[in-house]
Amino acid sequence: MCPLSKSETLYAEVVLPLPVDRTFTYRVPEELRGKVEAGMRAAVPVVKRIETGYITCLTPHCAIEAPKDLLSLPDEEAVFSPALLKLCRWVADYYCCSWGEALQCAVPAGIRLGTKMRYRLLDGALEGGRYSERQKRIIAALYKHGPLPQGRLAREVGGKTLASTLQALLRRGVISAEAMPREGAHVRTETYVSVVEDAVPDAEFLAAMQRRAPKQAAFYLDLLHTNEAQAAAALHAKHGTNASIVRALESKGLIARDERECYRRPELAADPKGAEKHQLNAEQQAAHDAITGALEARAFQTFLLHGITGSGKTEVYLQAIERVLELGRGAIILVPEISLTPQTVGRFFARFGQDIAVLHSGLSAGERYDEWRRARRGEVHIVVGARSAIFAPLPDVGIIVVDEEHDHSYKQGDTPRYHARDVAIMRAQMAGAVCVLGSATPSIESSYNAGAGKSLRLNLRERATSAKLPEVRLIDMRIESAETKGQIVLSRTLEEAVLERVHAKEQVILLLNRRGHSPFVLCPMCGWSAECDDCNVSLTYHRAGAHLRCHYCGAQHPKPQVCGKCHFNPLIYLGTGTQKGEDYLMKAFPSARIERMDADTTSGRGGHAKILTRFAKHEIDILIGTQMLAKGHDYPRVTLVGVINADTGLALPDFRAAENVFQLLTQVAGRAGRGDKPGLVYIQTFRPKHYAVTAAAAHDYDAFFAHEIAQRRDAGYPPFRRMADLAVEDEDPMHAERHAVRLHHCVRAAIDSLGLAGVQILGPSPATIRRVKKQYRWRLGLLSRSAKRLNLLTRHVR
DNA sequence: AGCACGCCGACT
DNA sequence: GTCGGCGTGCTC
Repeated sequence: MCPLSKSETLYAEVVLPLPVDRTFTYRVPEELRGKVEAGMRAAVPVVKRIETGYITCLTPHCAIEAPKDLLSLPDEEAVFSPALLKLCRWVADYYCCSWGEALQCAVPAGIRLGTKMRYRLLDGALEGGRYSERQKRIIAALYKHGPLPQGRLAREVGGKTLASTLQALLRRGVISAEAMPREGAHVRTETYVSVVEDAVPDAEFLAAMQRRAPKQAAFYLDLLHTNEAQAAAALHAKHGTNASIVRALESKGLIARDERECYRRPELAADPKGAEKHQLNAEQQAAHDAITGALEARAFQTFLLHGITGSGKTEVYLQAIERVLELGRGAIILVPEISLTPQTVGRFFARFGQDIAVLHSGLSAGERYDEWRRARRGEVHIVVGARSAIFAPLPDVGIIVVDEEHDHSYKQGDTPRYHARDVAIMRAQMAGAVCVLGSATPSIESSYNAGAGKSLRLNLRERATSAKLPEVRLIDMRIESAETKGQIVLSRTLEEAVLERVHAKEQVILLLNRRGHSPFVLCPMCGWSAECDDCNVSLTYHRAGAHLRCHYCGAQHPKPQVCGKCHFNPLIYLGTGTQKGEDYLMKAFPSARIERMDADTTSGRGGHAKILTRFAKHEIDILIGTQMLAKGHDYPRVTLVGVINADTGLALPDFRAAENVFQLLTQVAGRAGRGDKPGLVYIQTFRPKHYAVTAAAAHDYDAFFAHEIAQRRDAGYPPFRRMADLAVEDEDPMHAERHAVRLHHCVRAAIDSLGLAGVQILGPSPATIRRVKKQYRWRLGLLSRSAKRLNLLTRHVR
């Protein structure tokens, strides 16, 4: 870097976390000149606010007339390496957002800076003049409590039109606004104490101290004998003292105190299965050799590790990572949602110990910040985390593993709507690293890419232990429910099988992919059904608390006693969720220990782990729950898996519906028979002939893939064409439709003006769920054979 | 995203 | 005549 001469002014190009994809130039003030570098965060003024910007580069040139100054630099060091800046630039281009938005999502949520506006009543404001009711309430609140932040005012007068009311008062000069920087997570420090060498007293003094202040003396002597600085908290714990001892000794000049930075570490439970290195079988060895070959060549390469459930994919990852560490590089391991798979994380922890940082939503803001900083500083070489860990600031990544690569939690729902698997491949390519996509049920896209030579397929067709894949039997519910006339939870066959396992002291997993008690509450008289006021969906009855709940917006209503239209009672509770399933099981198997696992029973911190640990200790006989049960858990005593509703997913209007059902069935079936005893799986289905169901029952991925890929080809869906989904939302239904139509025109015009023949437009059409959280939703789909053209179009339309 | 500017309907 | 609704445009 060439040093700038002192007289030269320095400017920073800054991007902001706003939907504006360009840089802004700020002047670097004198006092920040020695500290500033590209990749740093900076607090910058934007209109009247303060925003966190990201410095993309420094330059002696300035193209605008009156640049503002950078306000401050919240960190000592850059938060983004040039490589991560570049990766986020790609994310912004590919997923159609600004560079600033992409960078914003790459730093841990807790550290984001913000501005809090604080409002103050100005002197003389109470002179005459008319104020609206809302204005009067704001003035009254400010008069009573002094300056208040916006959040507090919102509570005082209701948030609906707060902003405009405040603007009106600001214009009239009644109140003033000031921007308060709001710091996110910060560095934690710990007090250390040490003996002041020059002031060590003689024996006589110490003897006197032992008589008069025995606790101080013990504390001091301990410190004197260890002969190095100690954490005060540890000494307090040992001696039963508190901070007053430190103050007393400090005032006598005997000890000195200093603050040292420390890390908040999340607790990790090592899984003993991970501790020892396993001998690889032939297939694992072949996969290992292929991966290490690429690692040693330091060449970018993507592998699709297609291994059946229980085939030992994790051991392949572990040994590949060992090699990466030997080569002096780092590793990122993505897992779908860490709280669901504590076992996987536990195995990494057992093998690599303190060389790991974990990053996921279950951590506190402080923990996440500290884990992220340990990675950034190169203090760890391995990062294990959920989706956003793909942006982990490891200096030199040699391998990126995407475990369960088919999982949908890798796709982010809001801006930037990135897919962590695709970002992983791009990051690996930029870093000259290896990317390993692992799954028992690879996504159609990944399988197709392997077939097309974009990645290398590695197969693990056998379970690593002697265990065999379970036998899967289909139960035709059309016959079963005709016999029993009406809705049933368990068919007789499945019920008998469960009973058998309970008697044999074996464990059972039952999948019922719907939470709550009953998904419909109906009036048998007039056909009325309970629906959400704000969403176009039926309300689900929840037994706990006896209320109806909307699964889209979370609204709750008390359980209705009579029909909302004709006041008839009783109402009927149609359909089966996990709560009804649990009730049924408790009646049917009164001696069994039954537990339910769904979003409602696992809400607290470590909620999943609690239930899974008890299941592992066999304190639970039957576990019933939603798809979170299907994730990569390994419980050898599970010999029976039952799928209560296999095909509700097949009815969804989504071109990936069959794929999703096949994946779910295969994954949950894989929970059975992992120990010595063979496993058995029953799938209750109304569509026993559907290829997603039959292929899952036969453990035949290839058959499923062949069928599905043919359908995709015929319909022109991905991976044969690329797809982009444009969404329009508005509270007003007419508005929403009008905007959707306008968007359609806009896209049409763009296609014509850019000469993008061959881009097909689907819609506009109302979204499947026409209204969510008061918003009417419309969709516009774009399909194109060329990803580049599609990208050009979406960027232009934006 | 916020927030100001600017242009049209309902009230003192 | 003004207050205040929301469409349009800009942010160094």
